Amino acid sequence: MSPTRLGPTFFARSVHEVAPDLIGATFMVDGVGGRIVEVEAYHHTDPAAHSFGGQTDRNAVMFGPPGRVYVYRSYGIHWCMNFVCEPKGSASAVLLRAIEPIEGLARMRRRRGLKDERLLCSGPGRVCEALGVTVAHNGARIDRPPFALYARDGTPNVAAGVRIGITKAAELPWRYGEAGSRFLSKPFASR
DNA sequence: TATGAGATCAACT
DNA sequence: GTTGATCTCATAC
Repeated sequence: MSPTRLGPTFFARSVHEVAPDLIGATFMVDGVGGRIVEVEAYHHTDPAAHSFGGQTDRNAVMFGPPGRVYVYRSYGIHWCMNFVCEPKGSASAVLLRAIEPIEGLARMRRRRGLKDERLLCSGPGRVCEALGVTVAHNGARIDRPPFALYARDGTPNVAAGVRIGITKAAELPWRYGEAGSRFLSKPFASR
């Protein structure tokens, strides 16, 4: 049987429902990808969100319909990708931070210039490099080629923690991931 | 293992 | 002119 394909309906909910639900889902770009193990939620009322200060040329996609891809340049070097959530105009999104590489390992290694499977996609900039995502994909639909997103099978152990690399609203526990995965950009604090 | 600098661009002050 | 949703490499313990 074929797995459920996720599209705009899945994303037309609160980022805080979508983000944990994405853990364990399978994300593919042109046949290359794997299992999502780490994301972060950015809500439009959140000072750390790009949309917090209102719409600009860069963040315009965040203000559009859910189920689209928002790509931006980070630190002048890397690309980072988000999935737009909630009804159009709410300008909230989920940042894709890490996946467990499953399909297209050879292409990921070539793009990244690395052998270590663990470092291929363990961070937002790394994911984009490994999957070949650039600003050319900004605004694209998640449910149309080259993208494909499939609902998870089973129930992963989802952990939450504080987000990484931000200074505003740094205390909000809006980072979600699969507890214990080897492919996280950083482990979750255990209790 | 841990810390620090450099790369490089767009938004913002 | 400064900062940032980052990553890599170099140098120091």
